[in-house]
Amino acid sequence: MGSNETTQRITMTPAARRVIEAAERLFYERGIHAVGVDLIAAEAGVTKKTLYDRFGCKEQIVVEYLADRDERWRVFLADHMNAAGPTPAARVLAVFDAARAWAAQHGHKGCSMVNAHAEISDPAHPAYPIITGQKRWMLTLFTDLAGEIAPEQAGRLGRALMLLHEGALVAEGLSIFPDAIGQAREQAQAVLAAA
Amino acid sequence: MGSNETTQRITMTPAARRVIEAAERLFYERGIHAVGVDLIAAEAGVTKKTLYDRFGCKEQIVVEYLADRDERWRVFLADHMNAAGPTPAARVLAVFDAARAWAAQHGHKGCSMVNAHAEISDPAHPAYPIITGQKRWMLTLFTDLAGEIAPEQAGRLGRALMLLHEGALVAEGLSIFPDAIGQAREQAQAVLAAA
DNA sequence: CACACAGTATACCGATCTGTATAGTGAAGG
DNA sequence: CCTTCACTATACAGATCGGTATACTGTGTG
Repeated sequence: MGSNETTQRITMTPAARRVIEAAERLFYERGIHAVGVDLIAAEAGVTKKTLYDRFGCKEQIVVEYLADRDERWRVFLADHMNAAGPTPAARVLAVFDAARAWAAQHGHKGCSMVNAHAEISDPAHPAYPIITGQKRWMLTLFTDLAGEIAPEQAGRLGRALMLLHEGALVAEGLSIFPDAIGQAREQAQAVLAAA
Repeated sequence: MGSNETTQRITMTPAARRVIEAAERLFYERGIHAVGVDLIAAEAGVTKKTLYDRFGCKEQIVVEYLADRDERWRVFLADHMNAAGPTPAARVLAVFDAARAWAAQHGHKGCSMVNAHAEISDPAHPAYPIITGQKRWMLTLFTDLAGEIAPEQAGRLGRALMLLHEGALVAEGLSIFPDAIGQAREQAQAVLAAA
């Protein structure tokens, strides 16, 4: 649950966890191609031998990095939505609140999926379905919530919320204006009120 | 006009132009760090000596790549906006039409500025002001147009249009749903109508 | 006890990376 | 005529890349 079923995963030993944690920090901050496996191993306090015993290749570290982020984001989001109660409008706004809290915790460099996509050209890359899978999942989430508010406009409303959300992550990452996610939340509220 | 004034530019000889053209294609498709200067030189039909005589270092190629894209986008956008006439609402919609036409011409991998930002960690990087400069310029454009429609809401409307626009580029790049830019255009129309 | 297994430490491989050096060509311009 | 300059061709340097090899340690379990 959370990660794509067709994606191959690895055994999560303690050393493997430290590798993922180091990779998440480094990949997100500096980019995937800019970070070498030697650095990841050093930052994780793990030898390259161990790293390759667990992951096999760098590509797999990227896969685990994205799958782990995706998984943690969905748990994080579920917590925020549950705390917001059953009202669909409140749950929509909770998504934006979750995004803001997530950015505060994990850094303001935009969406790791979008950033990874910028560096991955091949659609056959094993990380590809994780990236597109998360985005499609988010669209479904928005569309389902929109359907509880205005069933006959679910598609249009869901896509509008998705556009605002993605735009907010980019604007927040590039610091185009202050509190971009909060601004998007306001706009989402207006869109729902109009429907 | 178009590019940042503080950014250092190079002499555009024919060989330099071919380098930029090759770099634009390769950087956008595969990412900046994934593309080496040897490949750029080969694709441009230029020796590495010439490449380094013109640009000095790879970083400068990145700068010219982004500055050139920015410049060409602004011209492209100006053409579309002028063709749309003087009505501010029509000019706003023309931005989305221009974005759609641009994507059709240049490929659907999202915004090159956003993608470049994913690979550039250091804010002191010479390409940084080009990236943020373009986004701030776009926000000003939207805000100014919004000011002609509803002066007292210019800020909020401008930011809303910006969010929709950035979201559209991401959604288009990741193919989350068909014609994301067109959907954003519709949403922009609704936002303007409500104001 | 023996064995599997997660781990350390270190050295190495071939490829590729950014960037430089050397030598020479062809054309424009005072 | 001779300098300047944009360019080709090729070879190379030093670093770093992803990935492998060898040898060993500690620990828990059948």
